[in-house]
Formats: sequence, C-alpha cells, structure tokens
Amino acid sequence: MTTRADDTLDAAFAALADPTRRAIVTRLARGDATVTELAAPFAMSLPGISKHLKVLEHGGLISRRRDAQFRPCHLEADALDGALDWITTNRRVWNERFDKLDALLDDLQPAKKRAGRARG
Amino acid sequence: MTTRADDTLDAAFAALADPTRRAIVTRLARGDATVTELAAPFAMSLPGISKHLKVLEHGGLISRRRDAQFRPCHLEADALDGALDWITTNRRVWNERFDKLDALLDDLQPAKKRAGRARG
DNA sequence: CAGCTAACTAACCAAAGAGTTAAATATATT
DNA sequence: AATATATTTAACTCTTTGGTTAGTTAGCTG
Repeated sequence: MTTRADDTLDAAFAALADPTRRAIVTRLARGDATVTELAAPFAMSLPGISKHLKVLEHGGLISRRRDAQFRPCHLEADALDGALDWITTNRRVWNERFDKLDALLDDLQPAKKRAGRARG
Repeated sequence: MTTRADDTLDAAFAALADPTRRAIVTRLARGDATVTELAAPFAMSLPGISKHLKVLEHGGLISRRRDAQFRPCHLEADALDGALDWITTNRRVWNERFDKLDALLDDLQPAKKRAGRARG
C-alpha cells in the first residue's frame, strides 16, 4: 500500500536529492527571494531554475506568492521537519537495538559491559 | 562547484525518495537481513529488490557482507546522520532568523514582543 | 556430480528527470 | 500604446530510474 505520507516523503526527499535545490533551500533559510535572485549563483537557464522550484514546491519545501511581476519564494520548514522526523525515528529504532543489548550485557556480566560491541 | 559531500547527500536523499527503499531501511533498523527476507513483504521480483539495495548501497545507507550464499544487508547509520545533519543545520538557520527578529523586537518594544510575528 | 537455494547480471521497456531554446504571459514604466 | 522586466510554458533531447523476464554465478547438500 502506498500512503499519503509516503507520497509526501517521496517528494520531499526527491526534492532534496539535488545540489542546486539544496543550495536554494539553504539560501531561502536566510529569507525569501525572487526567482532571479535564486538563479543568480548558478550557471543555468531561468527555466531550469523554474523547474527546480516547481520540484521544491511539489515537495512542499517552498511556497510562492505573487508580488507584481515577481514570485518570491518562501521556505516551508514543516516539510523539512517531515523528512527530519522520518530519519530521526528510524535512527532511534537503530539505537534502541544497542541500548537493549547494553541492558542485556549489564544483566549478564556487569563488569564487562560493552566489551566487543561493534556499532558501525 | 560540486563537492564530494554534495554527491554523498545526493545519493543518500535519492535513496530515501522511494517508499520501498524507506521500508527496507526501517526493516534494517531492527537488524540485518538477507535479500530474500527483505523482499518478502513486497510484490516485486527479486532483481527489483536487488536494484533497490544497490541504490541504498550507493547512497551509503547499507553495506553487504557475504555469508555462504546469503548477502546479509546492514544499515549504515552514518549516512542517515549525514542527511539528518544537513536538514538540521538548515532548519537551525531558519529558526535563527526568527530568534534575531525576537531580539530586535525585545530591544524596540519589550512589552509587545512577538506581536504579529508569522512563522509558518 | 546433480540438484537446490540465494543472489546477481544482462537486456529490454516505459516513464520521469534535468537541461536546453524559443515563445508566451503578467506586470510595470514611459 | 510601446517597451522592458520577471517568470512561465511548450517542445524537444538525453539520461536515469524502476520495473520486468531470462539466464548466470556462487555455494550448499544429497
């Protein structure tokens, strides 16, 4: 089954899987910016940037309003949090395995706990 | 410029941008598993799963060792941390903007601080 | 050795992604 | 009304991705 949350995460992670788009997000974390401003640092056509912005928007990472002929882009931190939560949760499950192993070792031989434990 | 770290993040985020692969990561957070074990929950051919595993491996999210005819997969939490760090850092920059605004408002009119501040 | 299981590679296909140029739209300015 | 600026859409190309089936390699087991 493919859930709604799945689709959201798909789009968010996919949006982050490109260095140009990550740079745009980093720029927007400092404040809103227009398309031309965002495009400036890159050796890429404006329609190219426009496509990247569409991907970011689809991933929920940015929103755009209209201001005269400008389309200022705005970072939506909630989407960032969604991705953050997924990773954090899985990371925690991973750690809990070792916490339980530690507890087991504590029970069995307190003096040698953590001995020989391989984590990476 | 495209850095080494960029490529690493590209591959890690791209690997996470698929529900099948995220499910595999979630499964592996609970412990190592063979390819057939990982494939079991999915209506997908084994070569299909094998390709997903290759994507995860390329993204640094898993490693594989050989055990007789089995190839147990192992979650590499460091790659997860890399993605986590990128998001966390950008998230923090985003928050700092508002912290600075709060400080400014504190200076100007202590009694009304945070009034009218829009965050989402 | 023969046969079984686990996993991979090869070859193919359809769909999506990332980029381009050229043309269109929306708004502001003169 | 004409022109300039900001941005998008359209159409096209090339590459990558996600999936398939069929065949192959590696290792165990009888």
